Amino acid sequence: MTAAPEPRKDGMASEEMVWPDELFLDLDRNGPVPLYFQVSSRLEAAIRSGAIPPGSRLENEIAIGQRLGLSRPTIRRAIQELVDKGLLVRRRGIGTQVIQGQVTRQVELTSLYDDLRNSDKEPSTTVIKHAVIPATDLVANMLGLPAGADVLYLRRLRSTDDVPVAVLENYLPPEFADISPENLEARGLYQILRSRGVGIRIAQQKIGARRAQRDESRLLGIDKGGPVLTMERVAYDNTGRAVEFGHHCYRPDLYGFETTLVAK
Amino acid sequence: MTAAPEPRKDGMASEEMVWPDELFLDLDRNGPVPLYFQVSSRLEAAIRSGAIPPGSRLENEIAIGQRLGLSRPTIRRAIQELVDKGLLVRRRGIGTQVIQGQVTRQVELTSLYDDLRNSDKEPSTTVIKHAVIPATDLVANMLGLPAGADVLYLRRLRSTDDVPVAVLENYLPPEFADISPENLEARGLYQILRSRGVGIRIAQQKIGARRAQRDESRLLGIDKGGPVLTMERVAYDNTGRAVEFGHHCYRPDLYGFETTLVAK
DNA sequence: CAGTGGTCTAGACCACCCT
DNA sequence: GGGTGGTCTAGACCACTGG
Repeated sequence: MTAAPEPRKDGMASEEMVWPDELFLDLDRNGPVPLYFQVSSRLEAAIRSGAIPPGSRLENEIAIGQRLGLSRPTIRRAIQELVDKGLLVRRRGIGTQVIQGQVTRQVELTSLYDDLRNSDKEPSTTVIKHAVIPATDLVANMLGLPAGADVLYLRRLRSTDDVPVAVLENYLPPEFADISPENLEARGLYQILRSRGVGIRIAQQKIGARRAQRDESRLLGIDKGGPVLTMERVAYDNTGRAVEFGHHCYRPDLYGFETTLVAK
Repeated sequence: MTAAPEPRKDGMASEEMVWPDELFLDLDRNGPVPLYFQVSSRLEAAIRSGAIPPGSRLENEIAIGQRLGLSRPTIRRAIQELVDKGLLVRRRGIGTQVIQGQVTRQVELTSLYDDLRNSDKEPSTTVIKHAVIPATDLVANMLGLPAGADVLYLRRLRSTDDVPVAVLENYLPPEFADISPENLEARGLYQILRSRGVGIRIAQQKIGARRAQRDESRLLGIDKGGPVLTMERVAYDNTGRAVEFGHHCYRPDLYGFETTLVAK
């Protein structure tokens, strides 16, 4: 780390046009990685490391293209990726600037398991219940199955470093009934689905809060009737077919949801 | 409404290629609205109305372009908009399909005030506190101001149809100290900022839960120590300067957060 | 005025999927 | 092999911003 990129106190954007000397000279034109992605990921790394400081302006798109030997649309797409991530801001007639203020990670479409792994925790799972049951009307509707159809019901306790963090309840179509409890204790659910060729592409979530119910307070080690953070999710695969419905509750002192919103 | 677009029970995607007869013949090439946006919004309306049923396949991009007299990149961008919204799914070598399963609204970068207005409620606001105070270290850090700098502190109670929904606490840079309580009771905060030429472009949010504190339970009309849903937000303007920091708590039985996540 | 991003075009080649 | 989306190019015109 060099000098800390402290925010300016005068409200003006700094306009130095800094470019980390030739950090973009190893583009692979033949490999499978798209050029716009190679550019955007190198650019993102330079911003997150502070090599391109907050508030600084980028060169215009054509100039960057000439510098890298790429066309303007390719550069434009690379920049757009970072605008969507909230790292850059574009203004017509002005230029492109690095955002001021600390940058954080985006909430991606990942499972809790992956979230925890990525934050240096060691997640573990206990399968509390694993059974094929007839779907309630709610579950059947969410999964697009006929009422009363068989579904796989899972109830799991997710912990990090042996501290319980969440109670996870899931419902899956019956074709997944052969997913074993042992498998579920070793890997995340989305990881298992992916290895079976089922890629999750879209999910709809609702986040809320309520009192801990029934045995949730005991499982999570919190006060009886204490607050829990809840998340309900329906996940769809490539074809838009509903693959998983779940409602989960989290210990609010150990887990929360972070998002970056970018206005269109 | 025609026949209800009920989900298929056999797990196969329907592949009829339906096109609402010539719904795209009134493109305005000279107006200020981009062509890709005209296409995507008409397409979105057709999908949400059921005119293009769930699971149906679209024509390929070039054919659509010829039909509308537009180039492939323009069509591609229109389709991409709807993919990002979670309405369409694209697969290489296969085609583009309408998602199966009910579609809901996206969480946009809007204020609670706008959210409530859009859902047919009548929001009202009571300003509980309106004062210029020295910033705590946390607030100064979030807003990028020197420690102890003056900030405008707001505490508001937001209700719909006279039922309290949320307690909102905000901190703004001192240049906004002239925003009057009367103004705040008539309009949303983001609306006021916009009318002063301050457009919010990026916000970072953290969502969590905890027990109601102090007088929050009284203000919200819930049990003492009952659960509340919390949201903390830092909002940045065009230039990436922090414009607003707030932490809010919501009655969990009256409000929640919905999101659609799309994997990249 | 010159410079910037926003949009649009008309091609091209490739990787992937199905049959 | 034929069709699809994924990527890339080399131009063009426009709207907006600043001095």
